[in-house]
Amino acid sequence: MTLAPDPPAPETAAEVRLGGLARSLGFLLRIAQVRNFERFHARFEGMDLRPGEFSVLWVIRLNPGIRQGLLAQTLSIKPAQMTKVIRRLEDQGKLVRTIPEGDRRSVRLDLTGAGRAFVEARRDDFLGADDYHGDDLTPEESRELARLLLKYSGTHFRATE
Amino acid sequence: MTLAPDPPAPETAAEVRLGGLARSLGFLLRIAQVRNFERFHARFEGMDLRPGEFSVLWVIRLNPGIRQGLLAQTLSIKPAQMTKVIRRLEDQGKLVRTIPEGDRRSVRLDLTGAGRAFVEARRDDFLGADDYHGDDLTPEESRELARLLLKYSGTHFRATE
DNA sequence: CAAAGAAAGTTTCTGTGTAAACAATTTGCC
DNA sequence: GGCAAATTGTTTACACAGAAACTTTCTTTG
Repeated sequence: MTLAPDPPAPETAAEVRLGGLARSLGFLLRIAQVRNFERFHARFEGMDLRPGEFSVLWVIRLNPGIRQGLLAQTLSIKPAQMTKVIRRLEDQGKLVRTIPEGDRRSVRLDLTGAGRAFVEARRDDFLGADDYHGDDLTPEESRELARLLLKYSGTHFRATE
Repeated sequence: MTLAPDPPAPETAAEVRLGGLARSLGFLLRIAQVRNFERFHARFEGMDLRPGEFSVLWVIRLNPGIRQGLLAQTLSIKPAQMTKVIRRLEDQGKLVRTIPEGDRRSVRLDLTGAGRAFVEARRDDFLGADDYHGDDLTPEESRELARLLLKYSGTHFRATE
């Protein structure tokens, strides 16, 4: 009895076998996010901006006075990390932290004028139809992808106004 | 003329407004990957296994003798990081590095018997139908999500045998 | 009202991942 | 053949993200 011979070692990307991995959602999510980061950096090269920062400013703008912990929970950012992000944005003068009288453990967040201007100036770059994605998806596919990602995440977000 | 009053600050997750962010693929990809990590850790709690390691072993098993750089390119892992992962797996006795005669800059990778057994033992946990995802997607939705993620990534993988 | 426990952030420590410089080898080209 | 340039992988330095312990404030309860 003879064993099946090994296939020849692949020499180019097109020859590599992935088997079931090519259908693994965990793997595909990672690949997709790597691509997204590449596009993000290509687009926002010079601007002093990190991936998470815009989201933070955006949500504060839409929810003035939100507590820091609720913001962290909403964006799936760990509290320890949120502390650093907020401190940095405060140092930049984009937001203000307020300790409310009612509960002096918590922190309320509001944008400054500069913060609002910053968000407004980059709004279309992030969220506009002509965004930085540069993918090949049709608008219908893009919506469907968003729907499936939400369902996969098992997260509910407030119906958008 | 009066300005529109600010909405009340949200106090619970259901009250937070996200606006267009809830449709941003970059944001949704991040959320989905965080959930995926949570499920991964919940499932592989005790086992000594990191997210990227199984994929590396799996691809070497399907492509014996693959060069390290081609493996890195395939999995979108940076060469510097790949060096660490490979060294660790070599120390664990799961794979062997070979410097070929033809090109002594490169490294060829093959699994040991222990490496093959390791992959075989965890294969179904990773790639089986009853995998660790625990999401609410139907099989059709899961396939469609995989298709859209691939298209979003703009990556071609070899047709799976 | 005092003490115990819970809640909200912060700080510290550790690991993972990326980027940039480096060493070794091979290829291309006079 | 020999030097310049490109390729392959490694090392080093650093930024980012997570876990756990800590501080302060609030709530509960005997």
